[in-house]
Amino acid sequence: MFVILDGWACRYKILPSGTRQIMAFLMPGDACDLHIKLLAEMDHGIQALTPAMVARVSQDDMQEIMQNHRSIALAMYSAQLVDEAIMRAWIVSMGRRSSVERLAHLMCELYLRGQTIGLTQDGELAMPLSQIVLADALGMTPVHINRVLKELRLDGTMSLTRGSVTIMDPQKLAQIAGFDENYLHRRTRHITGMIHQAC
Amino acid sequence: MFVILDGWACRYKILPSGTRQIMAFLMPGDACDLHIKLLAEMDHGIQALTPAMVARVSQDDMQEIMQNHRSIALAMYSAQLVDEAIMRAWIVSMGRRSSVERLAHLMCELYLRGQTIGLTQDGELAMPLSQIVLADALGMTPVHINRVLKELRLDGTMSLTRGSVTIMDPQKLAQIAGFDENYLHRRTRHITGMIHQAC
DNA sequence: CGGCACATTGATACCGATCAATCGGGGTGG
DNA sequence: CCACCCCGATTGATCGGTATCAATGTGCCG
Repeated sequence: MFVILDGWACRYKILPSGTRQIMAFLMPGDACDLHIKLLAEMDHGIQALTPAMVARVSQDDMQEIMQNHRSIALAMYSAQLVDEAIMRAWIVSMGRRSSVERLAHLMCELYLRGQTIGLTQDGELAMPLSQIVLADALGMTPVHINRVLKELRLDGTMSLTRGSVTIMDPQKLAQIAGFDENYLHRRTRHITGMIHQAC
Repeated sequence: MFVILDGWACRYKILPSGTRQIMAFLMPGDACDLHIKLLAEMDHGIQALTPAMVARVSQDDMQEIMQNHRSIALAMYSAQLVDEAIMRAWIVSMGRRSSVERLAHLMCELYLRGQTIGLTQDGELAMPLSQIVLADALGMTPVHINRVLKELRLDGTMSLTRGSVTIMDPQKLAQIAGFDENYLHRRTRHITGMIHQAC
């Protein structure tokens, strides 16, 4: 089992046509492949999106931890449940939200996740994702991502630059996205951020 | 925790606009809400799509089972992993597949899942889903679902009637969908069905 | 300085949504 | 028992959002 200590990664799948779909973003603190040993083989790939530092936990250690450290085990189970909730939110986005709404929703998600691990400052999130990567995550073309970003920038909602996003109007962003942070089940309520207030 | 014994259900979410997105289908044998007690509140709804019979397992019993019956616990964990893999496949479908491919892929998934629990016979799956429900699962409109179904029926791939689907050309269906059954991690390989062979 | 990857913008095509109307079947009330 | 009604299925016409194709700009790194 792996834990990301620094940097970003993603789960993805390449289709026969050559297009890529990203199914999840992994940020520092996220774990991959809990219980994966139960399954015969991996049905998708994991790829670093930046230079990354990763901790590896052996199966034996993992087994020992899950059996003898109840609180850690519970934490990992709930992290897993949150990951699932995030996937469900992605399905909702891809199925029923327009491109602007989808992008806004993803930014809300990443901003809040980034906030709980200290990647944000004054409405700015350190997010090293290219427009191409965003396109592959949202099921759109890079060209269209660019146009949507321009739209959001011009109406003063948010702006993306190489390496970071700045949320100019969190309330408007959350409203565009129809964002309800409930599904992230954040326990660290003492960190009260801008979007949090906006909701 | 609940287990579906008979009938179909789904996980879904309703958006502010009133549209519904279905995020998963639950068939006999599927369990919901493993570990759900860890989270404060549910972020989505579960709804029966047919009259259904459901078994309820109390938290105490569940705790006892997970601690003292290792093989059952492992089975539940891998079922959970398969559910996650299915969600990832849905994300790929919604992001990168056309409407025909999406529908074909869902039918492949449901056919194989139905096959392992004995819902199929001679290329026919007992599937009590209306076109409206399919539309809400695939992020399309009922009207368009209808047109896609017509297309698949006319070219001799599959045909849907009230209550069941008939796969006329499994190989073609799998090819349209770009279907790779690997992600379902089916262990019951002794049941070798038509699609299975086609892949 | 040259090359390469990403970002940006414009023109056009097409898939699927939307609006609208009709049909069909099963359940219900008179 | 029949008429009505309502929901789902079907089909047609049109609209709009996003993809596609193409070209240019821009910044970084070798």
